[in-house]
Amino acid sequence: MKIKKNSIKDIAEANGVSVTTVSFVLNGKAEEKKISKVVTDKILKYVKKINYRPNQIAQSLRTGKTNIIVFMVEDISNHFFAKLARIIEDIAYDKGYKVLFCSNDNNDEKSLELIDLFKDRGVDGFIIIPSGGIELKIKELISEDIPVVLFDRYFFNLDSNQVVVDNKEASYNAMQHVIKNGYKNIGFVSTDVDQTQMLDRLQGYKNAVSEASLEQAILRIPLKHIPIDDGKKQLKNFLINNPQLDAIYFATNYLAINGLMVMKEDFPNYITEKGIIAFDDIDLFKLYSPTITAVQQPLEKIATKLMDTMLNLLDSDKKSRTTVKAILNTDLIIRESTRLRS
Amino acid sequence: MKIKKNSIKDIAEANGVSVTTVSFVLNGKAEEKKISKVVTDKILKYVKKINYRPNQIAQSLRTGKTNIIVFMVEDISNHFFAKLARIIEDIAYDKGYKVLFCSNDNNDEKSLELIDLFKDRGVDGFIIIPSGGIELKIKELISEDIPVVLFDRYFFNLDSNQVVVDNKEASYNAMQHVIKNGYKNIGFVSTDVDQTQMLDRLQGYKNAVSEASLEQAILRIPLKHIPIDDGKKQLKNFLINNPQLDAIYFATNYLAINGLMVMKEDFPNYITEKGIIAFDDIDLFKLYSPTITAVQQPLEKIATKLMDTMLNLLDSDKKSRTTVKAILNTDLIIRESTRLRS
DNA sequence: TATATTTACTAAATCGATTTACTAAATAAA
DNA sequence: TTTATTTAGTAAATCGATTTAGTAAATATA
Repeated sequence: MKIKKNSIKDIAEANGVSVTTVSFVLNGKAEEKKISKVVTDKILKYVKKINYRPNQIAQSLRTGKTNIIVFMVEDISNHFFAKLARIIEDIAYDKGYKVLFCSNDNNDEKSLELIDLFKDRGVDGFIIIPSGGIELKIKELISEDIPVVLFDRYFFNLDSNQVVVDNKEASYNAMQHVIKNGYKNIGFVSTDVDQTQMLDRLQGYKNAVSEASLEQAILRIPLKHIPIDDGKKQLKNFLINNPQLDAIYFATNYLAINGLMVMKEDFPNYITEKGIIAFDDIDLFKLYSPTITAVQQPLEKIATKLMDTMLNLLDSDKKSRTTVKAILNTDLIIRESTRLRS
Repeated sequence: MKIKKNSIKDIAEANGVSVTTVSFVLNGKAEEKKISKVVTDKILKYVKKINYRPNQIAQSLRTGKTNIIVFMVEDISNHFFAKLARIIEDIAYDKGYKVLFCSNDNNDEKSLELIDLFKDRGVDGFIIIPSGGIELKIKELISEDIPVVLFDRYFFNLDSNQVVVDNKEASYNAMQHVIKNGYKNIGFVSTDVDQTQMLDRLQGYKNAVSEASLEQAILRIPLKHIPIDDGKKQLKNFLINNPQLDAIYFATNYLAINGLMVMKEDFPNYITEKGIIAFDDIDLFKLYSPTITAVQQPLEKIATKLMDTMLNLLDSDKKSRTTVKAILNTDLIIRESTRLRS
């Protein structure tokens, strides 16, 4: 069994016509280009018979389109991103696009390298969770008319397409709920990341807490310490040094997992005695005892909006584009971990 | 600011040389091809100045290499696959390869379509969790000398490169542990999938249970019912109809999550009174109360072996290839959910 | 001095498609 | 009957690289 090439040239030769003719037929331009029905049918039949499939690379080189979209997140193995990825993937394939997923670890160098890599590959568009220092590269993409949609966070001074949730509002509402349920000393555990999503979550916390004339207690764990022992140690110290706390608000799901581990190991009573609330809902929170109150991001809505925006960019002509700034609402899923305090 | 093309041709023109010369220099063949040091340096300097990056599509078309590997799993949002994806991604980028992730939902049609799609794109290799009915397509890939590595499961009658864990042994050991700890009526909850990984897990269960002269109780939930209410209902009936059970073994992590939900809702005492064990370890099992015993697949090892095998295939010449069949060992992580019974 | 070899490069083919700009023959209009 | 238009196609350029098969000039060898 030898490997057939099955190029458009082979089809042309086998049918005694030119490659031009074959190309016109294959691209549905037979009528427009006045190719006779007889020839058209002959070619189509032959093409079906040999199961011809055009070489996408050649097609991309010629047309400048690859039908590939890049979906760049912090870490594709994180539940939130993995779920989003799956929905994005389904929508994209449905519309004839493939998706290249990649993780940037919220690291500028890696982000820049990846973006350049994919530019060289001629991808059609980027959906990106930007790390903090790549504003210029995003600007560059935009100025080159390459479709970009940011999500989860954005840059204050950059007019870009973006899809985010209302983090400040979400945080504020979550804290309102906690306060209403009688908690008086709420700690906020976050990362050292200074990007919009984190700043907004912090601001929402601050606003609610100061509005209720309560004290603030804030811990920021460096991102790179989180999945390791350092992260646990810092939280442990925070809990020890702030015995007044009667509730903890974790600003991400992995911070919450980190927190639950610390509690399980070193503060066995904490989980039942204190209020616990997290940003980003995961299965664990629904199954834990007590079940854990969480801010749920609307995965379907985010993914749909992202792809909507992207697909619009992809088929609008470059001039007529207007930037999209979507702010989606979250849901607070109230569970046992913040049940009413006496 | 206009968009520069920066093709090899532009470089040639700007430096008064031919594209051939530029290409030789860029590909490190300057010496071999007797290009003078003066010209070489001039070109290299210019290339650096304009930050030239070759068009990968043109390169792919000419060389037949895309430096893209496909990683196809059941569902990229599943924890096990997402974690693997992340490790694979890191290794691949390190070696100059990009990874296209995709989900086949363990569905033959989707698998076939995706494989053809990527073949048209000229990807360099496939790492695949095959759905049950795509043996012929895999055969086709192999006969076309396209590198393929199967994992998690394989086909009995196909001599393919494959990386799997020893499911039978893992299951057998897990059951031995449970039995040793005094459980006498162990139920096995699995899916309706008839592929090697599931059959082996079942066989390991059967072997251990019959060796100990215990009764079997097996539930197979259709895959498509699992994340929805149907799946819960079936498990619920199974538990009701088998009141003799004192332990449950879930054959996948999502079956275990499904199970924990059912228990939480309808059998509140189950989780503390019965033995629980699952295949595939996840954070949840470490944090749950009680913590849950699980078979842990060696993610790093699997990913490393997969990429090792793939990279070897990619740079060996086609004749000298021998098929790799790796069988990796799992670890049984013993936790509270199977603690010694009186 | 005549020939062989080496140096330093280049023209053109190629990968597999798309697309523009043609042409010869058939038909329609004047 | 002559000219204009339509029909049914094709040759060749192009996308941006790589690579084979050269060549002219300089140098080495006989």
